[in-house]
Amino acid sequence: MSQHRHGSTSGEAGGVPAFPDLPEATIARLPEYLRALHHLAEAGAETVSSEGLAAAAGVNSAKLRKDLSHLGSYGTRGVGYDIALLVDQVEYILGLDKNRAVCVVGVGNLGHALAGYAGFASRGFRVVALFDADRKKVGEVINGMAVRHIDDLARVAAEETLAIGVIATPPTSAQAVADLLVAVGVTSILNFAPCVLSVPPNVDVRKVDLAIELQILSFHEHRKASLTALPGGRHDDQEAVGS
Amino acid sequence: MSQHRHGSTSGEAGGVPAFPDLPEATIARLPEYLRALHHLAEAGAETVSSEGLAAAAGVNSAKLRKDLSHLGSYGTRGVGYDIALLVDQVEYILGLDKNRAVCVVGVGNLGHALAGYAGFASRGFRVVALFDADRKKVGEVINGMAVRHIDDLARVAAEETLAIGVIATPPTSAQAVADLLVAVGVTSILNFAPCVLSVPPNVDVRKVDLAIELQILSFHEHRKASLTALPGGRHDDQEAVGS
DNA sequence: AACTGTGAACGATTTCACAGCA
DNA sequence: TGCTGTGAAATCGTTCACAGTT
Repeated sequence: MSQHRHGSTSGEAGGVPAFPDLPEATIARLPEYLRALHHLAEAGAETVSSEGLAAAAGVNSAKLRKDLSHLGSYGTRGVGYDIALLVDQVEYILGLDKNRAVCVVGVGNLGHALAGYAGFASRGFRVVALFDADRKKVGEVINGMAVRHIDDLARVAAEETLAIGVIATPPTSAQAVADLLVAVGVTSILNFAPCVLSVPPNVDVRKVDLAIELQILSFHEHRKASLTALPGGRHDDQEAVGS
Repeated sequence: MSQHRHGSTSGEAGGVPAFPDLPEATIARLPEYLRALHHLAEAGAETVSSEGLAAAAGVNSAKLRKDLSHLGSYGTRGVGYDIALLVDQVEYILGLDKNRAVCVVGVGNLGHALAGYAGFASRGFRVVALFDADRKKVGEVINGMAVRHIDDLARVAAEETLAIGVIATPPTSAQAVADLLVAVGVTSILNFAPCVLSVPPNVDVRKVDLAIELQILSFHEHRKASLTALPGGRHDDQEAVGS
């Protein structure tokens, strides 16, 4: 199990393990599979079928099989997947064996919550530093960690490799913070500020915008309301769009 | 060009315009366009080209034009889009003119932050109630609102139509809370608990999982490391594979 | 000339359906 | 028989490139 042959179709340079290049959509689902696998393992299961794992992860089984097939062949026909083996594989692919250091910039409402979020620690991430630009907040201790001034970022980065920077500042400072993070070598950013960041191409940014989530739900509420507002309730299929 | 309304061919009630049925991918981007439009309006602009708006929203202009074309023809060739008009249109489509009531269930770290999140109030959402199952938290006042016991949910729902329920509980209670929300008529749920919820088909659930976001970034860190670690031959990034 | 709106090409993702293995 | 792994088909989303409008 220490080797994953999986000779990706692209005959890359060297005869090395080579990183399988997974579709983005697959990558985004792997963490959910992993959570489901851990859950099953805790419940004492040793193997699981694609059907069972798919149900636990909230997807359909064909999609799950296709996703897992990108990692290699870790299932047994007629039986299912070995849970422990699959957990190892997925954790390896996601790089979760590294216990990556995370810093949070902006200790407002949200940053405060993120600093104390147990879900991070329990999944291979260590929140190692909190920063804020407000000197009144510097020194405040949250979850056993003292808030430092953003000017100390470079110093902290020199002591410890920061793998991921989390931006929880107001949108007006977010770009400046992103620039700082990039300057000290951070190449992955999770942005909670409602704005677009521009960063060099080697830096990955993911954005979480809470208001946008509500707005999307609002759209669906609006849509549902406009359907139920129709006279006769249900009606046969619609759509002959295009004029 | 064609009329400003895509009609579903089925009947419409009263004066309510028919609902265009937009691709999900487009819907998810509309809030970002809206934010960019507000930003431009504050800066004093009256019109904007697809190029300009696309840049402000972080997408390319072809995609933006295609997205907006689904709403109807609100641009002027040779000129661009009228910002005020487009703001109205997008807000209408997203149903943001309704000032929807939101409740937050689970007043831990994260729920606390959500209760005080200014980004909600400023975008057409009112957080009208906070719930928790822990009697020790009931009565605590957050952001001018007293935390109520979850058993009061039905009472509150009877007084005011709750459009959206936000779940910020531990994953072990999330399904039970979802069932409660559904029982009192909530048809849109924003779930922060790391678990899959099952709900009736008329209920929309969106999930935000902070650990998953970090894991996706971790994957990309891993990938980048495995690429830069091989200058031309040997791959050596001192990590033990799985087990 | 500048810019939108949109068919058509392209690419990515999902689903189907079944061959092949335990 | 039961279940995975996977080509092929279907669906969805993006990008191109240009006709059409102001």
